Amino acid sequence: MEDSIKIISVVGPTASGKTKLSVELAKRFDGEIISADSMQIYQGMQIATAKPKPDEMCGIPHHLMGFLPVTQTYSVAMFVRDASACIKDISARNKLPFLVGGTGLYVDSLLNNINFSDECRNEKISDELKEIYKNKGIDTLLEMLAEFDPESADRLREQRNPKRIIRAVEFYKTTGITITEQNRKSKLVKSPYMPIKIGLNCYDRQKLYNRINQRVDLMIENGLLKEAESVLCSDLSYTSVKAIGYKELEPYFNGKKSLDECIENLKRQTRRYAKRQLTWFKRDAEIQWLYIDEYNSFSELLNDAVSVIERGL
RNA sequence: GCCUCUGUAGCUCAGUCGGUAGAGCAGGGGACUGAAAAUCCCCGUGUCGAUGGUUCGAUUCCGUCCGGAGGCA
Repeated sequence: MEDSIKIISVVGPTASGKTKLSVELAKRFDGEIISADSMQIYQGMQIATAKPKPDEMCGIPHHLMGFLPVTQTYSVAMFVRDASACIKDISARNKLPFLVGGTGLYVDSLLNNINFSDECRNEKISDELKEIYKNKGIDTLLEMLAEFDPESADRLREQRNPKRIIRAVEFYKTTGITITEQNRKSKLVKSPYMPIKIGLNCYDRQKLYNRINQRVDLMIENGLLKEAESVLCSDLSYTSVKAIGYKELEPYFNGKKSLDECIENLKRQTRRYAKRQLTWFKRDAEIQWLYIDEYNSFSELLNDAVSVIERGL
């Protein structure tokens, strides 16, 4: 516990104001920001990912943001590796690391020090399993899994989520150990971090949705269409294609749907995303929630966030 | 003014040969260990436009009225 590393995490759904809050907090506490966002990592995805502009960063260093070409894939494992290195570096310079972002899996994997073993992806096997899924269905995959890992087969049977089942089989076929065993092993090393977790939320869901809708309109005003045109014609990796904000506009560029329809869909996808983010973060009892619609001004919100941190430090 | 069609969930619409109703979308809840802005699971009561009549019983049939759409003069 003596040498555990203090780290502030700021999480919450998209459009809840994480960026602004974290920059102000970093100013007060002499911090640097590490983005925990699976899409802000990419170059050229500025507007759709709501990446802060240089003037919004107010001189606070932002790490893991816009460093990867959209042709490259990325993963939690790489994030944990990269973010750990950032934290080490920031702490060594006696600055306070702020982990800020909406990708719950990234945040939790890092803070819980999940250990991802090397050499465990095998796209060839994964593709073969996808074929089996397509041709023979999900039950065949579940039977395969049950042969060597009945525990995870039982766990995965109910939801019938093909992606997870394929991954579980792929993992075993690649490494010779079951995903159940790997998950157990991944948690053996105690986390070196002592996080203070701040979550942003909105009592009134509709208000959050209004913010999302408005922000999408603003993105369009700020040139999202132009950005989308250039992003859509690049050779996107299978991680970067998933970004919300470009694929939703494709039917407009193809002339298949009107711009308004596409924008409505983009808003809806973003709202759903926000809801999923909240579902993820809500189960973490350590998060201290601040409700943005409870404050009359940003400075009141900031003050509360500051005192949450002061109490924890 | 006359004729026809139409009024059912927040929206678009099914349906009930008379026994008070169900899909899609929207929305809500949940799961989550290498693609996570991903992937997946669960959730449908609403004066069936209003009002009279027929009937044991009407959202359903009939009359009238009020919305909406179209057609004819």
